[in-house]
Amino acid sequence: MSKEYNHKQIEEQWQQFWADNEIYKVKEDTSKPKYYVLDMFPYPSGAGLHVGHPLGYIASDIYSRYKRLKGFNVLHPMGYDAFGLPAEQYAIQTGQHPAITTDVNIKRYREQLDKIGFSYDWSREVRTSNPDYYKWTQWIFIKLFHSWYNPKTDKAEPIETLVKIFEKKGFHGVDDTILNGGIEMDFVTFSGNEWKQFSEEKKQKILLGFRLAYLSDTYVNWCPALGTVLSNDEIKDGVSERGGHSVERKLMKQWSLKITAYAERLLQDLNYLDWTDSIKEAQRNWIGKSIGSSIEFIVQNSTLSIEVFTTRPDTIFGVSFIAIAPEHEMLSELVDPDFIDDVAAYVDEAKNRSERERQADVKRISGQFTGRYVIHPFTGNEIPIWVADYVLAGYGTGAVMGVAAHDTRDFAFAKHFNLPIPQVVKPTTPESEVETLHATSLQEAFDAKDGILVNSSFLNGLSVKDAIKRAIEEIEKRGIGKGKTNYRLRDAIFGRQRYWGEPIPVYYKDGLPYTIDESELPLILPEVDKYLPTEDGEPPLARANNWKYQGKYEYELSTMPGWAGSSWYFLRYMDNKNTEEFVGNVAKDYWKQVDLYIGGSEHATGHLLYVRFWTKFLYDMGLIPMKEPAKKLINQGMIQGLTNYLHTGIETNNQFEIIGWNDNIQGSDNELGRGKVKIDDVIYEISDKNAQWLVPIEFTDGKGRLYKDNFDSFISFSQFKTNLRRLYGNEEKKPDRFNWILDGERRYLVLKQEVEKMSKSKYNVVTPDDIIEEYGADTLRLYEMFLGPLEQSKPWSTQGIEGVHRFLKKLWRLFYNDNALLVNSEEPSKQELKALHKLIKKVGEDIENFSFNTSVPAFMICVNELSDLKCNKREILSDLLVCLSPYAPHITEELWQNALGNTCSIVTAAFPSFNSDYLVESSFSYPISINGKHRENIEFTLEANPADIESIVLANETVQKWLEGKAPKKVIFVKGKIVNIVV
RNA sequence: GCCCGGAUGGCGGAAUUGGUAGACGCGCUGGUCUCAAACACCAGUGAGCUCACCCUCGUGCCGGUUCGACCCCGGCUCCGGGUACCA
Repeated sequence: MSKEYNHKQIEEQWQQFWADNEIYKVKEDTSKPKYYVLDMFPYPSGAGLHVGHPLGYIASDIYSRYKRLKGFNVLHPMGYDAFGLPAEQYAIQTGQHPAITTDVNIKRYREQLDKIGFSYDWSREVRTSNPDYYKWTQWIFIKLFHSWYNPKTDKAEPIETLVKIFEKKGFHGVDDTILNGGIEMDFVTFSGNEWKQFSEEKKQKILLGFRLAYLSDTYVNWCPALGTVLSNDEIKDGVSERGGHSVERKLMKQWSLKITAYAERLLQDLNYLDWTDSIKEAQRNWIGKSIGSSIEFIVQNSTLSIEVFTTRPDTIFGVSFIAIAPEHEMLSELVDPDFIDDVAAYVDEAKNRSERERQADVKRISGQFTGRYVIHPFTGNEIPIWVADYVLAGYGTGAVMGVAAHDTRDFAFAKHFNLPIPQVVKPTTPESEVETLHATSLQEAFDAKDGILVNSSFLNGLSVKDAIKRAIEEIEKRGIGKGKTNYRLRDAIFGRQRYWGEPIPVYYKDGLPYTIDESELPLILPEVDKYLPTEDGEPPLARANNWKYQGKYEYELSTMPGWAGSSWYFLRYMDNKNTEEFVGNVAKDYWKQVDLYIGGSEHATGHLLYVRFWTKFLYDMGLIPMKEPAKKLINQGMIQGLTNYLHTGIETNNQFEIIGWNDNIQGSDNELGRGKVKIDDVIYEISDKNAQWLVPIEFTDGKGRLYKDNFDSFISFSQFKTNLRRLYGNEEKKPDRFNWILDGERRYLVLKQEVEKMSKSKYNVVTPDDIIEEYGADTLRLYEMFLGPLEQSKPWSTQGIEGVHRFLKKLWRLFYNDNALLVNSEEPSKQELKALHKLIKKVGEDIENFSFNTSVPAFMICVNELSDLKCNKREILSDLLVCLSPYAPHITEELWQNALGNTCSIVTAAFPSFNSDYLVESSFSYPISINGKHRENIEFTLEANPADIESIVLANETVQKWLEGKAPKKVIFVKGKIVNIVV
């Protein structure tokens, strides 16, 4: 039994042991309380895991192991979100089937995950690209298709209940609907009898508009480079999140899911979730509820009217123009003949401006007068109608009433086009400069809701709040509008014109979509010769040979988006082998919802909203017993990478001229030749994050690279910190990247470090494998926790990892010394028990509070104390190992079984119970403060009488000195805390 | 612009939530062991001063509440993240 701490051998051995003995396998077991810990679904990318990924996994693993030790039956599964764009892009480039790429990537992920020693029950693994899995994704889609949202019962119902309503009462327009998202549909009204007379085709067309999964013409985010549409949350900064390609607006027939029907419930139920405030806030903003009113404006000399939505109906008397979106459906009807050309030109221009240009250019004001007017419903005045691209077609009614004085954008628009800016709200703030009602003097719009209405007929003198109420009353009384709530949330576009996704289980008959029968699921993704669109621009599935329903009907050719499979995966883990149901009753009634969900905040408005939506839908259908997927949610911070930027250059005329880079400097991304450097080629342990250095070229290898060896000599050469000061004059001032003052005629290399997201393209990726190779998984696990609070983002640095590794070696030495086993069965001393129970208390509290970082020092302190006490006692060490085992499962398992001689796994142990008796102190060393400043410490028993303490403290030499003979004004005594003397 | 976070030694970060600021680790300095290294161990390490004592200053800045403030309140500055013509 040779015994040195050999992390490699130990970790491999126990990982094998756990796997062989299925230690982490869980079953539904009603004799124990359940606990469900879920990690966010990883997409298995080709790059593998970097050190940032496991941060959350380690935390959840610690929590799972802890809960298990506490007697819970813990479900802790892992799987793969295996459909997705990168594998398909790779397939397009190489011709390799995305399934193969995905498989290879998953293997690599699995190897990496295994090496970290996670306690996943791998028998429950799911892959969204597996037909056994996507069969049920398709099944849920079919359920969505055959459902509608009943606003009366406020839940989803089978479409048959809608048909019954139509048969009985017909349909009477918008009042009956819950259509409130980006998709507005025109429905004719009809009676029950008329409905019965309608042809099947007409009935289906009408029903389609009400289904939760529906097909409609809608403006979508079309990404030409990816050849697909994208949903709003897949676009960041106006470009595609994957790949950064430009996106344009396009009208297309698309599958959508009616998430907007759930807007209010998604919003309200946030209040009952134990999620971080930032995520809840992000969801609230994304849902974007605003309460206001619709108002109808009659178009002069016509039967048309324009409906607007406003949150400020109180400002109705301040309307000086109406602005409608370029895509507004009524536009063509209401343009004055003299203006047709101008309007057409404007609309054309506005439509062709890409989404990105629009966003990059929000300050540009543009618009076009239509030549027509509406009549103000209260004053009868003429109000001009404009087309303006600051009005969004998809929000509200696609038209706004322009209240120039009280809305920033309306104000800017009015100013630009010299429209009147009538003021109707007077600020209540006394020192206001906006006293005057002359519009020309207004410098900016007064948007605030604290003010008094003026120039507004029956609203005069009312506060904004009261005026809003009053205005809605009046608007409703006159039948020109009504109080209305709008949501920013849009329906989710559900089709992707791509290959690598779940086929939508729909075929077309007479141009109408029908779902295939549930018994025919799964609809298998067919093979295709190429993963590209066809020549006529059809999605890749059009390439599949003889792929027709019943040999004659066309299948839907688009596939589901990446988030389809991830919207319900937490359910499948409960019962992943079930071939009869998406999840069986026993499993779902036992596991219910996720108790703890750990993942990145980047999913705040995408995945986390969709999974809540699907959960609510499945609940409405009576298919699952819970309304929310996850009770508690924690976001782990991002571990960023340090990127080294290198520039070679030469000084000419006091300018630093970049003369180029070489093949190790990748991806120049601007004209100045900013390049990125492969991280292994240069030193990266540089402590000053913001520092930039000029490195004489002789320290490089002649190819622009600065190696470790040379870096050391460079540092001793230049004493770079002094150098830095000399170059900038003053180190407080951070220079711009290219603004250099150089001396001499030498060639230099500029090195700069930046903290950025870890990514392959930035050459700043650190993988867990390297760390595990050198220090072991236990060290990695402890170190990732030791880095700081879980939620905080931080750059990866290995500074300090040695300390954690040393701690494990020190722990080892409590058990072994030069191959000799030191463990004995002596009775523990009071001090030893105290050290142990301090730890038990701390670790338990820390884990319950998800404060994993603070446990690590507690372990260190405990081991330090036990080392100082030369404690090798079984009773103490045994509990210590169990406490530590969630963090460092391998070393503790090794010592548990081989040093302590246990025959069962430490995983099956029980977390030691904390006994406060061991921590009871009989005395306390009171800090003695004079005027709040700590001056002295005096030890007293805790039972000591405050009066006695006071007299002893006042007699103390140090205290006497500070009193300078004066009597203290006041003495504050807090038992067990402090004594403060006020002089 | 708006919405969330955050700011503590040379570095990562602690501080029982109003009670001894800087735990623990890294780094650094000195020492022990060694032929030497590695490992390990011991001591010191916020800044300043007339440097082991003493004292002064010290948790981004300004002000307030309090016997007492990293913590609470008011007003800023900077950094990170999210989001944006949403009427």
